[in-house]
Amino acid sequence: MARTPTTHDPFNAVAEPKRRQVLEALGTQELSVNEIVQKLGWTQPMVSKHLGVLKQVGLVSERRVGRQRMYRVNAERLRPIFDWVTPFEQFWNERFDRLDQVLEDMKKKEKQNDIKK
Amino acid sequence: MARTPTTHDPFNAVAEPKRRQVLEALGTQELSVNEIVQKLGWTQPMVSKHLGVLKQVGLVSERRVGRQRMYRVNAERLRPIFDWVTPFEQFWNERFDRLDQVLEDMKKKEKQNDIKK
DNA sequence: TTGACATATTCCTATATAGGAATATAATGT
DNA sequence: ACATTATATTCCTATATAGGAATATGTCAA
Repeated sequence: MARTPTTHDPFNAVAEPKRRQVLEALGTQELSVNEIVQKLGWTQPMVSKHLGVLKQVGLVSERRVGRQRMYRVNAERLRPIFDWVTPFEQFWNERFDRLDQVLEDMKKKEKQNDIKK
Repeated sequence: MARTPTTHDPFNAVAEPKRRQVLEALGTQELSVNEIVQKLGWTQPMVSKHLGVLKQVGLVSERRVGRQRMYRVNAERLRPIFDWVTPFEQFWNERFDRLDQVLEDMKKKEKQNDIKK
């Protein structure tokens, strides 16, 4: 069996770094293909292909204006990724909490040393 | 050119749904391969292979205890994903803010109607 | 040493890319 | 109708899978 297709879900679509760059380039704006081409400095077919994948997964929406196609991010489709990864944030935050604890303990000991002196 | 290797970064490693399941199965616990096998109901080689990829990317750590190998999640390695996707949260939150605004406006108008009646 | 247990690795194959080059489609203005 | 602009699609190829089956490696216990 082969790998899960890139068009299967946001996780796979976004695994490709260039596809993440496209989403970053778009941000909150609505951009035409050519604007993205200029912004990223890639070939036009390359941009169009990546947009095609992103569109299939629903990560971007397209609006036709004359001969241009305006693309914008469909951020809600990133939510599954956000929701999946967020619980793990707790893990490294816990470490920070412990670190804070350690730092506070150090301060207390310093004060005690000061008193002793 | 082919697709970015699954072992290249956390994004690609986690694109595979089964690999996410392994991380979920582990959670905060430290589990042996067999415990994961039982928990997920997969074949042992399948679990070992996915663990192998996760280990290469640094998403899990391994500790040898007798003939067992205890695996645990290395959550910090998920941070790039968290950091990348989090800014986009703002997008759907903004929408909620707007929705809240709309809902408040509706309430105000309802009150005005009540007064008129 | 031998057997049993725990885990990793190898071999196999169908499949899906990503990128480059060339070309097709579509809309506009004249 | 035609040239031009904007974008999508097709054709090509090297490459990396994921899963199944079989097997190898490593460790303990008697």
